[in-house]
Amino acid sequence: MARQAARKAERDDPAAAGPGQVKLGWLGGTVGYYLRTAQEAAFEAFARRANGADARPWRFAILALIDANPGITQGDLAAAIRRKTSSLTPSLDQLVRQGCVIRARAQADRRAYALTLTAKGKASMQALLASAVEHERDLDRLVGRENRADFIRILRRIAEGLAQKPGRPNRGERTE
Amino acid sequence: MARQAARKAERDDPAAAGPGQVKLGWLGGTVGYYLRTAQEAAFEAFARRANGADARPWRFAILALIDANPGITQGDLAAAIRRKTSSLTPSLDQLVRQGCVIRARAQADRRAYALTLTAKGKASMQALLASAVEHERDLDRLVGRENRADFIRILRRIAEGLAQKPGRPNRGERTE
DNA sequence: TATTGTTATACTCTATAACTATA
DNA sequence: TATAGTTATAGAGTATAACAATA
Repeated sequence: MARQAARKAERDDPAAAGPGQVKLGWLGGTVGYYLRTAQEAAFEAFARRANGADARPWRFAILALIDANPGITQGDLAAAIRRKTSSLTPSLDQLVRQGCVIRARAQADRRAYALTLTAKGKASMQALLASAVEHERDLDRLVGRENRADFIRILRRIAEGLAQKPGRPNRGERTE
Repeated sequence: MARQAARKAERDDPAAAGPGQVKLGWLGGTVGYYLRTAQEAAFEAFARRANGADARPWRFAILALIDANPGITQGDLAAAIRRKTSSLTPSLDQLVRQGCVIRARAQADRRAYALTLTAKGKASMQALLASAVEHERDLDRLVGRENRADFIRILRRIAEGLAQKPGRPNRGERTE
């Protein structure tokens, strides 16, 4: 019975063990499939880790990026996490409402907002950072210390190499 | 003007170049951040590649998995892509409606469905496979042939190592 | 005219819970 | 009672388009 319950959980819970007996076929030799499953697993693991702190998807990244770039505009912040500004607005609204972020008109361009963290925002970031550090330690253990730098380098190459090139062709650089 | 438009596109389009001048700070040394951005870039690149074929998120994986495991049940299929069966139902409904997949009651357990591909389903899979092969070639180029096997191995370790262990503690690690 | 950001709106994906049919 | 799968429903997260304010 406990046995059966465990089997059910293993089958039914998508966060569970994984494919098991299922043959992955061509997919199993693929970077794409594992890139996705690894990312999802890592993402969920971080959310579990940060349980208690509010760990919504990009919250930590947003706080960390504002911290690293005080006065950053919403457009630049959106670009850094590859989202539209309109997608960012609700998250920032929440952060402002919570007193974590200050939205001040940029002096140079009064259409733009300059974002900065409040003390509370820094504290919230620190709390998430603690989870993130542990999470990275987990990842390190799995990646292997000696592979870490190479692994990150490859991920960066993928992110940059496959990014949608807006309009312009792929490397000849002539902007037509 | 073309210049300004390009700058706007680069700022506004989340699929564009990337952070640019933005300092990533701690995030920039992190596996997590690049794992996510790389996965998203790869995912979007595949969708672009398969443009024309219906490349909705897991469609190719679903078809490929049914092909590799004829008669697979919906529960096992859901587990392989780490989703709930209820999340899979709409996709399968569509595939059945399109005449790509046959849902037949399993003889062993008449509650379950045994899934198989029709000729049309195989054809649809082949079309997506062509895009997937090209896509993997792109990834190979970025990953580097000599790194590919290690890279996949690491991704697998992450996916398996960080998967939610249902109930039971983490392999002897005290749950504190 | 172009650009920054907001608002309104819609869409996709996923999960939870209640349910049916079978075991 | 337990399990396979469906249905109804709700909630994230994101995008597009129209808009206001500023450049």
